[in-house]
Amino acid sequence: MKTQELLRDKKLKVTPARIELIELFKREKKPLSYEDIKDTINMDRATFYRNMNKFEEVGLFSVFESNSKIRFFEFKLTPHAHFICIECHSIECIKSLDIKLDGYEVHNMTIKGRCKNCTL
Amino acid sequence: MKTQELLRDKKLKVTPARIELIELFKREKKPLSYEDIKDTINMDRATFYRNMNKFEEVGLFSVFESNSKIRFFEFKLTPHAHFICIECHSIECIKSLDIKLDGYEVHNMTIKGRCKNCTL
DNA sequence: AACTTTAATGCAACTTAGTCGCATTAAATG
DNA sequence: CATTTAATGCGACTAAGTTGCATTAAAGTT
Ligand SMILES: [Mn+2]
Ligand SMILES: [Mn+2]
Ligand SMILES: [Zn+2]
Ligand SMILES: [Zn+2]
Repeated sequence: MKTQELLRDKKLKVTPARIELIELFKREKKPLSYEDIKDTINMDRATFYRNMNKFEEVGLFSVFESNSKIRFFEFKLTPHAHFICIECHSIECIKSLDIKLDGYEVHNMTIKGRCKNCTL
Repeated sequence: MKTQELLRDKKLKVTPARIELIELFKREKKPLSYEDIKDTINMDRATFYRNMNKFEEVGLFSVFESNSKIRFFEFKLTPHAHFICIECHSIECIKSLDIKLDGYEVHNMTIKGRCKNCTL
């Protein structure tokens, strides 16, 4: 779906900052933090966070916290889990798990542990 | 296992603060934040966090971040997932899921979404 | 039991991801 | 184009968690 439609659909104003963010995350296809992209984006920190919070609210993005209080954002295509390594701090998308919980509305899931490289 | 043994086993010094923390979390049997217990424990904030970090390192506790950067600690009996509601912010232990990932060492898991009460 | 080593504690200062207030600017609607 | 309403930038702020340092208390040793 086109970025502008996406925004109109959610009744959000179409602004350069929002287009920039959505296009960037559509391209990257992986979770990124503010720190990761602050030098490549063209907007204030507050604008970044305000927009990402809104994107999460309306369901365009999923958000999760890594080890140590850093927030990661990902454009929501197909819902899937994320594995966060406590050793090397890498984050992997885990598409093989399909989590269902009766009665609950599952938005996203994170698994913490040691990744393949770090479980020697 | 007795608290003192538990500590000796992990080669941690047996101190009043550590005993207090472990006994408290053994009793409560659920994830708690510093905020939750600061008024009932008898130690400095720094001591609390230093000990909890150590407890996680040695595998006595599992730790996860809720919505919004607050860290929750739980005495590790049987590993299980936690459901965090984005609406009412409640945290539920989900014992029915048993997550295995080949090659990975899974420590803990959090699921975000709407809980039974909040999915009207 | 005293002696020594090493790690734990309290306190205050610090760090830092994220938020907020406010004045300014720019979308949307007609 | 005029009006309304929401988004932006900026700086100040918040608060969870950390760190440095002097002090105290475990644990091991004589
Ligand atoms: Mn992913
Ligand atoms: Mn639990
Ligand atoms: Zn790893
Ligand atoms: Zn709920």
